[in-house]
Amino acid sequence: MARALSQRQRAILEYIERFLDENGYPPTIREIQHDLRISSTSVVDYNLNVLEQRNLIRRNRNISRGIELVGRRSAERRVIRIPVVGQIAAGQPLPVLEEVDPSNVDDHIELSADLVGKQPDGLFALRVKGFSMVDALISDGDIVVLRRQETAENGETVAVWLRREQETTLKRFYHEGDRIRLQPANAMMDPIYTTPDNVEIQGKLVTVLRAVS
Amino acid sequence: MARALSQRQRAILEYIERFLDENGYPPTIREIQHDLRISSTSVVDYNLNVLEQRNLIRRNRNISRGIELVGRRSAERRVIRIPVVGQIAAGQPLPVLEEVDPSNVDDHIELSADLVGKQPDGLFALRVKGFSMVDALISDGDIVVLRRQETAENGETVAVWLRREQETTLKRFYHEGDRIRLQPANAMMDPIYTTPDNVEIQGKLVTVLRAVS
DNA sequence: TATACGAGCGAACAGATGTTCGTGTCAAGG
DNA sequence: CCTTGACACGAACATCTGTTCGCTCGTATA
Repeated sequence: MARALSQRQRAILEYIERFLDENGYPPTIREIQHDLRISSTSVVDYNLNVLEQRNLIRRNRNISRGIELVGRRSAERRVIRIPVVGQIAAGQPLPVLEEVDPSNVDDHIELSADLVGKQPDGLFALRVKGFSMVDALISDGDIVVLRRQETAENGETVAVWLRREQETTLKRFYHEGDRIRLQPANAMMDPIYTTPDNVEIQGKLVTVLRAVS
Repeated sequence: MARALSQRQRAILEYIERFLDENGYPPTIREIQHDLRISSTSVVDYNLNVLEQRNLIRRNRNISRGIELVGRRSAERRVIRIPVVGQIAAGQPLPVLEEVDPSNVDDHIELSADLVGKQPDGLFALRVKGFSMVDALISDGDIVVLRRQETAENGETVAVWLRREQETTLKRFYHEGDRIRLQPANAMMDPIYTTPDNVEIQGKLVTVLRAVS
Protein backbone atom coordinates (compact mmCIF):
# COMPACT_ATOMS: atom_id res chain seq x y z
CA MET A 1 0.00 0.00 0.00
CA ALA A 2 2.99 2.22 0.41
CA ARG A 3 3.60 2.17 -3.33
CA ALA A 4 3.62 5.47 -5.10
CA LEU A 5 1.01 6.33 -7.65
CA SER A 6 1.91 5.52 -11.20
CA GLN A 7 2.41 8.41 -13.54
CA ARG A 8 -0.90 7.65 -15.15
CA GLN A 9 -2.72 7.64 -11.85
CA ARG A 10 -1.22 10.97 -10.93
CA ALA A 11 -2.23 12.36 -14.28
CA ILE A 12 -5.79 11.18 -13.83
CA LEU A 13 -6.01 12.67 -10.38
CA GLU A 14 -4.72 16.02 -11.55
CA TYR A 15 -7.04 15.90 -14.50
CA ILE A 16 -10.05 15.40 -12.27
CA GLU A 17 -9.06 18.30 -10.07
CA ARG A 18 -8.57 20.60 -13.01
CA PHE A 19 -11.78 19.48 -14.64
CA LEU A 20 -13.72 20.05 -11.47
CA ASP A 21 -12.32 23.54 -11.06
CA GLU A 22 -13.10 24.45 -14.62
CA ASN A 23 -16.51 22.92 -14.98
CA GLY A 24 -18.03 22.49 -11.56
CA TYR A 25 -18.84 18.86 -12.23
CA PRO A 26 -16.66 15.78 -12.50
CA PRO A 27 -15.48 14.26 -15.80
CA THR A 28 -16.76 11.03 -17.30
CA ILE A 29 -14.51 8.06 -17.77
CA ARG A 30 -14.53 8.72 -21.48
CA GLU A 31 -13.51 12.33 -21.05
CA ILE A 32 -10.56 11.23 -18.97
CA GLN A 33 -9.75 8.61 -21.54
CA HIS A 34 -9.88 10.99 -24.46
CA ASP A 35 -8.03 13.94 -22.97
CA LEU A 36 -5.31 11.77 -21.49
CA ARG A 37 -4.99 9.70 -24.70
CA ILE A 38 -5.79 6.46 -22.99
CA SER A 39 -6.78 3.70 -25.31
CA SER A 40 -9.61 2.17 -23.36
CA THR A 41 -12.23 3.18 -20.87
CA SER A 42 -11.46 0.07 -18.90
CA VAL A 43 -7.95 1.34 -18.25
CA VAL A 44 -9.41 4.48 -16.78
CA ASP A 45 -11.81 2.40 -14.76
CA TYR A 46 -8.96 0.26 -13.52
CA ASN A 47 -6.93 3.24 -12.37
CA LEU A 48 -9.88 4.98 -10.83
CA ASN A 49 -10.39 1.90 -8.72
CA VAL A 50 -6.79 2.10 -7.60
CA LEU A 51 -7.26 5.75 -6.67
CA GLU A 52 -10.35 4.86 -4.74
CA GLN A 53 -8.55 2.19 -2.77
CA ARG A 54 -5.93 4.76 -1.89
CA ASN A 55 -8.79 6.87 -0.58
CA LEU A 56 -7.97 9.72 -2.90
CA ILE A 57 -11.31 9.71 -4.62
CA ARG A 58 -14.71 8.22 -3.99
CA ARG A 59 -16.66 6.56 -6.75
CA ASN A 60 -20.40 6.22 -6.94
CA ARG A 61 -21.28 3.16 -8.89
CA ASN A 62 -23.62 3.31 -11.81
CA ILE A 63 -23.79 7.04 -11.59
CA SER A 64 -22.48 9.17 -14.38
CA ARG A 65 -19.67 11.47 -13.31
CA GLY A 66 -19.94 9.95 -9.86
CA ILE A 67 -16.40 10.84 -8.88
CA GLU A 68 -15.71 12.80 -5.73
CA LEU A 69 -12.38 14.16 -4.64
CA VAL A 70 -11.92 13.13 -1.04
CA GLY A 71 -11.24 15.92 1.42
CA ARG A 72 -11.91 18.70 -0.99
CA ARG A 73 -15.28 19.97 0.04
CA SER A 74 -14.78 20.13 3.78
CA ALA A 75 -12.44 23.10 3.78
CA GLU A 76 -14.71 25.11 1.58
CA ARG A 77 -17.67 24.39 3.76
CA ARG A 78 -16.86 26.71 6.57
CA VAL A 79 -17.16 29.76 4.40
CA ILE A 80 -20.48 31.49 4.63
CA ARG A 81 -21.93 33.50 1.80
CA ILE A 82 -24.02 36.45 2.94
CA PRO A 83 -26.14 38.64 0.67
CA VAL A 84 -25.76 42.39 0.94
CA VAL A 85 -29.40 43.37 0.67
CA GLY A 86 -29.26 47.13 1.05
CA GLN A 87 -28.02 49.89 3.26
CA ILE A 88 -28.56 51.11 6.77
CA ALA A 89 -28.75 54.77 7.66
CA ALA A 90 -30.04 56.70 10.64
CA GLY A 91 -33.01 58.18 8.88
CA GLN A 92 -34.37 55.16 7.14
CA PRO A 93 -35.73 51.78 8.20
CA LEU A 94 -34.05 48.58 7.15
CA PRO A 95 -35.17 47.16 3.84
CA VAL A 96 -37.86 44.58 4.33
CA LEU A 97 -36.17 41.27 3.82
CA GLU A 98 -39.20 39.59 2.36
CA GLU A 99 -39.28 42.12 -0.42
CA VAL A 100 -35.75 41.35 -1.41
CA ASP A 101 -35.41 38.55 -3.89
CA PRO A 102 -32.36 36.72 -2.60
CA SER A 103 -31.61 35.30 -6.01
CA ASN A 104 -31.44 38.75 -7.51
CA VAL A 105 -28.92 39.97 -4.99
CA ASP A 106 -25.61 39.84 -6.74
CA ASP A 107 -23.67 41.53 -3.99
CA HIS A 108 -22.25 39.11 -1.49
CA ILE A 109 -19.57 38.87 1.11
CA GLU A 110 -17.90 35.76 2.36
CA LEU A 111 -16.71 35.02 5.85
CA SER A 112 -15.38 32.07 7.72
CA ALA A 113 -18.12 30.56 9.81
CA ASP A 114 -16.61 31.36 13.19
CA LEU A 115 -17.10 35.04 12.58
CA VAL A 116 -20.84 34.77 12.40
CA GLY A 117 -21.69 32.34 15.15
CA LYS A 118 -23.04 28.88 14.84
CA GLN A 119 -25.87 28.92 12.31
CA PRO A 120 -25.62 30.71 9.03
CA ASP A 121 -29.39 31.11 8.80
CA GLY A 122 -31.21 34.39 8.63
CA LEU A 123 -28.06 36.35 8.00
CA PHE A 124 -27.97 39.40 5.80
CA ALA A 125 -25.63 42.30 5.38
CA LEU A 126 -26.08 46.03 4.95
CA ARG A 127 -23.80 48.85 3.91
CA VAL A 128 -23.64 51.65 6.45
CA LYS A 129 -24.44 55.12 5.18
CA GLY A 130 -23.46 58.16 7.17
CA PHE A 131 -21.83 58.60 10.53
CA SER A 132 -24.79 58.17 12.81
CA MET A 133 -23.37 55.03 14.36
CA VAL A 134 -19.90 56.12 15.29
CA ASP A 135 -20.99 55.66 18.86
CA ALA A 136 -21.17 51.97 18.04
CA LEU A 137 -17.71 52.17 16.48
CA ILE A 138 -19.32 51.83 13.09
CA SER A 139 -18.57 54.31 10.38
CA ASP A 140 -19.70 55.25 6.91
CA GLY A 141 -18.87 52.52 4.42
CA ASP A 142 -18.70 49.71 6.92
CA ILE A 143 -20.67 46.55 6.32
CA VAL A 144 -22.74 45.14 9.13
CA VAL A 145 -23.95 41.56 9.22
CA LEU A 146 -27.22 41.02 11.04
CA ARG A 147 -29.39 38.09 11.94
CA ARG A 148 -33.07 38.73 11.51
CA GLN A 149 -34.93 38.61 14.81
CA GLU A 150 -37.73 40.58 16.48
CA THR A 151 -36.79 40.21 20.10
CA ALA A 152 -33.59 40.69 22.01
CA GLU A 153 -31.93 39.47 25.15
CA ASN A 154 -30.45 41.98 27.52
CA GLY A 155 -27.01 42.98 26.42
CA GLU A 156 -27.36 42.06 22.77
CA THR A 157 -26.49 44.65 20.18
CA VAL A 158 -29.46 45.10 17.90
CA ALA A 159 -30.61 47.28 15.06
CA VAL A 160 -33.74 49.06 16.25
CA TRP A 161 -36.19 51.32 14.51
CA LEU A 162 -37.31 54.09 16.84
CA ARG A 163 -40.90 54.81 15.87
CA ARG A 164 -41.24 58.28 17.32
CA GLU A 165 -37.85 59.46 16.17
CA GLN A 166 -38.26 57.71 12.79
CA GLU A 167 -34.72 56.53 13.05
CA THR A 168 -32.61 53.41 12.82
CA THR A 169 -29.83 52.90 15.32
CA LEU A 170 -27.49 50.20 16.53
CA LYS A 171 -27.31 49.87 20.29
CA ARG A 172 -26.94 47.42 23.11
CA PHE A 173 -30.40 46.51 24.34
CA TYR A 174 -31.45 46.47 28.02
CA HIS A 175 -35.00 46.00 29.23
CA GLU A 176 -35.12 47.70 32.65
CA GLY A 177 -38.49 47.55 34.33
CA ASP A 178 -40.93 49.40 32.15
CA ARG A 179 -38.38 51.21 30.08
CA ILE A 180 -35.68 50.29 27.63
CA ARG A 181 -32.12 51.45 27.73
CA LEU A 182 -30.20 51.64 24.50
CA GLN A 183 -26.53 51.76 25.28
CA PRO A 184 -23.94 52.90 22.72
CA ALA A 185 -21.02 50.54 22.28
CA ASN A 186 -18.68 53.42 22.90
CA ALA A 187 -18.44 53.73 26.67
CA MET A 188 -17.91 57.47 26.41
CA MET A 189 -21.38 58.05 25.03
CA ASP A 190 -24.57 58.35 27.03
CA PRO A 191 -27.41 55.85 26.73
CA ILE A 192 -30.89 56.52 25.33
CA TYR A 193 -33.91 55.72 27.46
CA THR A 194 -37.23 55.02 25.82
CA THR A 195 -40.37 52.90 26.10
CA PRO A 196 -40.99 49.44 24.66
CA ASP A 197 -43.70 50.65 22.27
CA ASN A 198 -41.19 52.93 20.62
CA VAL A 199 -38.64 50.30 19.68
CA GLU A 200 -38.94 47.88 16.83
CA ILE A 201 -36.13 45.36 16.79
CA GLN A 202 -34.99 44.55 13.30
CA GLY A 203 -32.07 42.25 13.80
CA LYS A 204 -29.14 41.36 15.93
CA LEU A 205 -25.67 42.54 15.11
CA VAL A 206 -23.39 39.67 14.29
CA THR A 207 -20.35 41.11 12.59
CA VAL A 208 -18.91 44.44 11.58
CA LEU A 209 -16.62 44.69 8.60
CA ARG A 210 -14.54 47.59 7.42
CA ALA A 211 -12.56 47.43 4.21
CA VAL A 212 -10.09 50.30 4.37
CA SER A 213 -9.40 51.78 0.98
CA MET B 1 -36.62 40.07 -15.65
CA ALA B 2 -37.71 41.68 -12.46
CA ARG B 3 -40.02 38.79 -11.70
CA ALA B 4 -39.29 36.72 -8.66
CA LEU B 5 -38.45 33.08 -8.94
CA SER B 6 -41.33 30.70 -8.58
CA GLN B 7 -41.42 28.53 -5.52
CA ARG B 8 -40.49 25.57 -7.62
CA GLN B 9 -37.52 27.33 -9.13
CA ARG B 10 -36.28 28.30 -5.71
CA ALA B 11 -36.70 24.75 -4.52
CA ILE B 12 -34.72 23.43 -7.46
CA LEU B 13 -31.94 25.91 -6.88
CA GLU B 14 -31.68 25.01 -3.23
CA TYR B 15 -31.80 21.34 -4.06
CA ILE B 16 -28.88 21.68 -6.45
CA GLU B 17 -26.85 23.51 -3.84
CA ARG B 18 -27.55 20.94 -1.21
CA PHE B 19 -26.89 18.06 -3.54
CA LEU B 20 -23.60 19.55 -4.62
CA ASP B 21 -22.49 20.02 -1.05
CA GLU B 22 -23.41 16.50 -0.11
CA ASN B 23 -22.14 14.65 -3.14
CA GLY B 24 -19.50 16.72 -4.84
CA TYR B 25 -21.21 16.38 -8.21
CA PRO B 26 -24.42 17.87 -9.56
CA PRO B 27 -27.77 16.06 -9.67
CA THR B 28 -29.41 14.72 -12.78
CA ILE B 29 -32.69 16.06 -14.01
CA ARG B 30 -34.36 12.88 -12.85
CA GLU B 31 -32.90 13.13 -9.37
CA ILE B 32 -34.29 16.61 -9.08
CA GLN B 33 -37.59 15.41 -10.42
CA HIS B 34 -37.84 12.50 -8.02
CA ASP B 35 -36.73 14.19 -4.82
CA LEU B 36 -38.84 17.25 -5.43
CA ARG B 37 -41.84 15.16 -6.48
CA ILE B 38 -42.11 16.75 -9.87
CA SER B 39 -44.17 14.80 -12.32
CA SER B 40 -42.04 15.16 -15.39
CA THR B 41 -38.42 15.62 -16.32
CA SER B 42 -39.46 18.22 -18.83
CA VAL B 43 -40.77 20.40 -16.05
CA VAL B 44 -37.36 20.28 -14.45
CA ASP B 45 -35.79 21.02 -17.77
CA TYR B 46 -38.10 23.96 -18.25
CA ASN B 47 -37.28 25.46 -14.89
CA LEU B 48 -33.59 24.84 -15.25
CA ASN B 49 -33.73 26.86 -18.42
CA VAL B 50 -35.40 29.68 -16.53
CA LEU B 51 -32.70 29.53 -13.89
CA GLU B 52 -30.09 29.64 -16.58
CA GLN B 53 -31.62 32.71 -18.16
CA ARG B 54 -31.51 34.35 -14.76
CA ASN B 55 -27.84 33.54 -14.74
CA LEU B 56 -28.13 31.53 -11.57
CA ILE B 57 -26.85 28.31 -13.07
CA ARG B 58 -25.06 27.32 -16.22
CA ARG B 59 -26.13 24.27 -18.19
CA ASN B 60 -23.96 22.18 -20.42
CA ARG B 61 -26.07 20.64 -23.11
CA ASN B 62 -26.04 16.94 -23.77
CA ILE B 63 -23.84 16.35 -20.79
CA SER B 64 -25.07 14.40 -17.83
CA ARG B 65 -25.12 16.37 -14.62
CA GLY B 66 -23.92 19.34 -16.61
CA ILE B 67 -25.24 21.89 -14.16
CA GLU B 68 -22.98 24.52 -12.68
CA LEU B 69 -23.94 26.95 -9.97
CA VAL B 70 -22.88 30.34 -11.21
CA GLY B 71 -20.65 32.27 -8.87
CA ARG B 72 -20.11 29.37 -6.61
CA ARG B 73 -16.80 28.00 -7.61
CA SER B 74 -15.37 31.26 -8.74
CA ALA B 75 -16.51 32.88 -5.54
CA GLU B 76 -14.85 30.26 -3.43
CA ARG B 77 -11.65 30.84 -5.29
CA ARG B 78 -11.52 34.44 -4.29
CA VAL B 79 -11.64 33.63 -0.62
CA ILE B 80 -8.43 34.58 1.07
CA ARG B 81 -7.08 32.76 4.07
CA ILE B 82 -5.26 35.03 6.47
CA PRO B 83 -3.22 33.87 9.47
CA VAL B 84 -3.88 35.48 12.82
CA VAL B 85 -0.32 35.83 14.03
CA GLY B 86 -0.75 37.54 17.37
CA GLN B 87 -2.26 40.52 19.04
CA ILE B 88 -1.96 44.26 18.90
CA ALA B 89 -2.08 46.45 21.96
CA ALA B 90 -1.07 49.99 22.72
CA GLY B 91 1.85 49.09 24.90
CA GLN B 92 3.52 46.46 22.81
CA PRO B 93 5.11 46.28 19.36
CA LEU B 94 3.70 44.01 16.71
CA PRO B 95 5.05 40.51 16.69
CA VAL B 96 7.88 40.14 14.24
CA LEU B 97 6.43 38.32 11.29
CA GLU B 98 9.61 36.49 10.45
CA GLU B 99 9.63 34.90 13.87
CA VAL B 100 6.20 33.47 13.36
CA ASP B 101 6.18 30.03 11.85
CA PRO B 102 3.27 30.24 9.45
CA SER B 103 2.74 26.52 9.59
CA ASN B 104 2.22 26.69 13.33
CA VAL B 105 -0.47 29.29 13.04
CA ASP B 106 -3.68 27.41 13.32
CA ASP B 107 -5.79 30.48 13.76
CA HIS B 108 -7.08 31.78 10.48
CA ILE B 109 -9.83 33.92 9.12
CA GLU B 110 -11.30 33.82 5.68
CA LEU B 111 -12.55 36.75 3.68
CA SER B 112 -13.71 37.37 0.17
CA ALA B 113 -10.99 38.98 -1.82
CA ASP B 114 -12.72 42.28 -2.42
CA LEU B 115 -12.48 43.07 1.28
CA VAL B 116 -8.70 43.02 1.27
CA GLY B 117 -7.80 44.75 -1.95
CA LYS B 118 -6.17 43.27 -5.00
CA GLN B 119 -3.26 41.12 -3.88
CA PRO B 120 -3.47 38.68 -1.02
CA ASP B 121 0.27 38.88 -0.37
CA GLY B 122 1.82 40.04 2.83
CA LEU B 123 -1.42 39.96 4.72
CA PHE B 124 -1.65 39.03 8.36
CA ALA B 125 -4.17 39.55 11.10
CA LEU B 126 -3.99 40.54 14.74
CA ARG B 127 -6.41 40.48 17.62
CA VAL B 128 -6.87 43.84 19.25
CA LYS B 129 -6.27 44.01 22.99
CA GLY B 130 -7.54 46.91 25.01
CA PHE B 131 -9.34 50.08 24.09
CA SER B 132 -6.45 52.22 23.00
CA MET B 133 -7.73 52.39 19.44
CA VAL B 134 -11.31 53.41 19.92
CA ASP B 135 -10.38 56.65 18.23
CA ALA B 136 -9.92 54.55 15.10
CA LEU B 137 -13.29 52.91 15.71
CA ILE B 138 -11.48 49.76 16.73
CA SER B 139 -12.28 48.12 20.00
CA ASP B 140 -11.07 45.32 22.22
CA GLY B 141 -11.59 41.96 20.59
CA ASP B 142 -11.66 43.24 17.03
CA ILE B 143 -9.46 41.65 14.43
CA VAL B 144 -7.40 43.88 12.18
CA VAL B 145 -5.95 42.73 8.89
CA LEU B 146 -2.73 44.43 7.89
CA ARG B 147 -0.39 44.32 4.94
CA ARG B 148 3.25 44.39 5.88
CA GLN B 149 4.99 47.53 4.66
CA GLU B 150 7.56 49.99 6.03
CA THR B 151 6.52 53.15 4.28
CA ALA B 152 3.18 54.89 3.85
CA GLU B 153 1.50 57.25 1.47
CA ASN B 154 -0.25 60.29 2.87
CA GLY B 155 -3.71 59.39 4.01
CA GLU B 156 -3.14 55.69 4.51
CA THR B 157 -4.10 54.17 7.82
CA VAL B 158 -1.08 52.41 9.25
CA ALA B 159 0.02 50.66 12.37
CA VAL B 160 2.95 52.63 13.77
CA TRP B 161 5.32 52.00 16.64
CA LEU B 162 6.14 55.24 18.41
CA ARG B 163 9.69 54.83 19.65
CA ARG B 164 9.74 57.45 22.34
CA GLU B 165 6.31 56.61 23.67
CA GLN B 166 6.97 52.85 23.34
CA GLU B 167 3.52 52.46 21.95
CA THR B 168 1.65 50.96 19.01
CA THR B 169 -1.18 52.90 17.46
CA LEU B 170 -3.36 52.88 14.37
CA LYS B 171 -3.66 56.24 12.66
CA ARG B 172 -3.96 57.96 9.34
CA PHE B 173 -0.50 58.98 8.23
CA TYR B 174 0.40 62.44 6.88
CA HIS B 175 3.91 63.63 6.19
CA GLU B 176 3.79 67.43 6.52
CA GLY B 177 7.08 69.15 5.95
CA ASP B 178 9.47 67.97 8.63
CA ARG B 179 6.89 66.53 10.93
CA ILE B 180 4.39 63.78 10.83
CA ARG B 181 0.72 64.06 11.65
CA LEU B 182 -1.08 60.98 12.92
CA GLN B 183 -4.78 61.53 12.56
CA PRO B 184 -7.33 59.41 14.41
CA ALA B 185 -10.07 57.97 12.24
CA ASN B 186 -12.61 59.45 14.54
CA ALA B 187 -13.02 63.04 13.45
CA MET B 188 -13.81 64.12 16.98
CA MET B 189 -10.34 63.29 18.23
CA ASP B 190 -7.26 65.44 17.93
CA PRO B 191 -4.22 64.43 15.89
CA ILE B 192 -0.77 63.59 17.20
CA TYR B 193 2.22 65.46 15.83
CA THR B 194 5.64 63.90 15.97
CA THR B 195 8.90 63.58 14.06
CA PRO B 196 9.83 61.03 11.42
CA ASP B 197 12.54 59.43 13.55
CA ASN B 198 9.93 58.56 16.14
CA VAL B 199 7.62 56.57 13.90
CA GLU B 200 8.22 53.06 12.72
CA ILE B 201 5.59 51.92 10.25
CA GLN B 202 4.66 48.31 10.72
CA GLY B 203 1.91 47.75 8.26
CA LYS B 204 -1.02 49.20 6.49
CA LEU B 205 -4.54 48.66 7.70
CA VAL B 206 -6.59 46.69 5.22
CA THR B 207 -9.65 45.44 7.03
CA VAL B 208 -11.28 45.63 10.43
CA LEU B 209 -13.44 42.79 11.65
CA ARG B 210 -15.67 42.62 14.66
CA ALA B 211 -17.47 39.43 15.60
CA VAL B 212 -20.13 40.43 18.10
CA SER B 213 -20.73 37.79 20.69
C1' DT C 1 10.08 -22.83 -18.32
C1' DA C 2 5.71 -22.24 -16.03
C1' DT C 3 2.89 -19.22 -13.19
C1' DA C 4 1.34 -15.01 -11.19
C1' DC C 5 0.27 -10.42 -11.48
C1' DG C 6 0.08 -5.51 -12.56
C1' DA C 7 -1.33 -2.93 -16.41
C1' DG C 8 -3.44 -2.16 -20.58
C1' DC C 9 -6.75 -3.18 -24.77
C1' DG C 10 -11.12 -3.08 -27.38
C1' DA C 11 -15.72 -4.17 -27.97
C1' DA C 12 -20.33 -5.05 -26.58
C1' DC C 13 -24.00 -4.29 -23.25
C1' DA C 14 -27.16 -2.13 -20.11
C1' DG C 15 -28.47 1.59 -17.71
C1' DA C 16 -28.47 6.45 -16.82
C1' DT C 17 -29.71 10.90 -18.60
C1' DG C 18 -30.71 14.91 -21.42
C1' DT C 19 -34.04 16.37 -25.16
C1' DT C 20 -38.17 16.91 -27.67
C1' DC C 21 -42.94 17.36 -28.62
C1' DG C 22 -47.83 17.28 -28.46
C1' DT C 23 -51.09 18.36 -24.95
C1' DG C 24 -53.35 20.53 -20.93
C1' DT C 25 -54.34 24.21 -17.31
C1' DC C 26 -54.95 28.71 -15.73
C1' DA C 27 -54.85 33.57 -15.11
C1' DA C 28 -54.46 38.12 -17.41
C1' DG C 29 -55.92 41.12 -21.07
C1' DG C 30 -58.29 42.55 -25.12
C1' DC D 1 -65.19 34.74 -25.69
C1' DC D 2 -60.72 34.38 -27.55
C1' DT D 3 -55.72 34.90 -27.31
C1' DT D 4 -51.48 34.77 -25.12
C1' DG D 5 -47.92 33.33 -22.21
C1' DA D 6 -46.17 31.02 -18.07
C1' DC D 7 -46.05 26.58 -16.25
C1' DA D 8 -46.80 21.77 -16.15
C1' DC D 9 -47.43 16.71 -18.01
C1' DG D 10 -45.90 12.30 -19.81
C1' DA D 11 -44.01 9.50 -23.12
C1' DA D 12 -40.80 8.42 -26.72
C1' DC D 13 -36.13 9.00 -28.31
C1' DA D 14 -31.22 9.33 -28.72
C1' DT D 15 -27.19 9.67 -26.53
C1' DC D 16 -24.13 9.55 -22.87
C1' DT D 17 -21.70 6.73 -19.69
C1' DG D 18 -20.36 3.07 -16.46
C1' DT D 19 -19.51 -1.94 -16.50
C1' DT D 20 -17.97 -6.31 -17.97
C1' DC D 21 -15.18 -9.67 -20.16
C1' DG D 22 -11.95 -12.07 -22.92
C1' DC D 23 -7.39 -11.14 -24.38
C1' DT D 24 -2.38 -9.43 -24.66
C1' DC D 25 2.18 -7.98 -22.83
C1' DG D 26 6.03 -7.64 -19.90
C1' DT D 27 8.25 -8.48 -15.55
C1' DA D 28 9.05 -10.98 -11.65
C1' DT D 29 9.21 -15.32 -9.05
C1' DA D 30 9.30 -20.14 -8.23
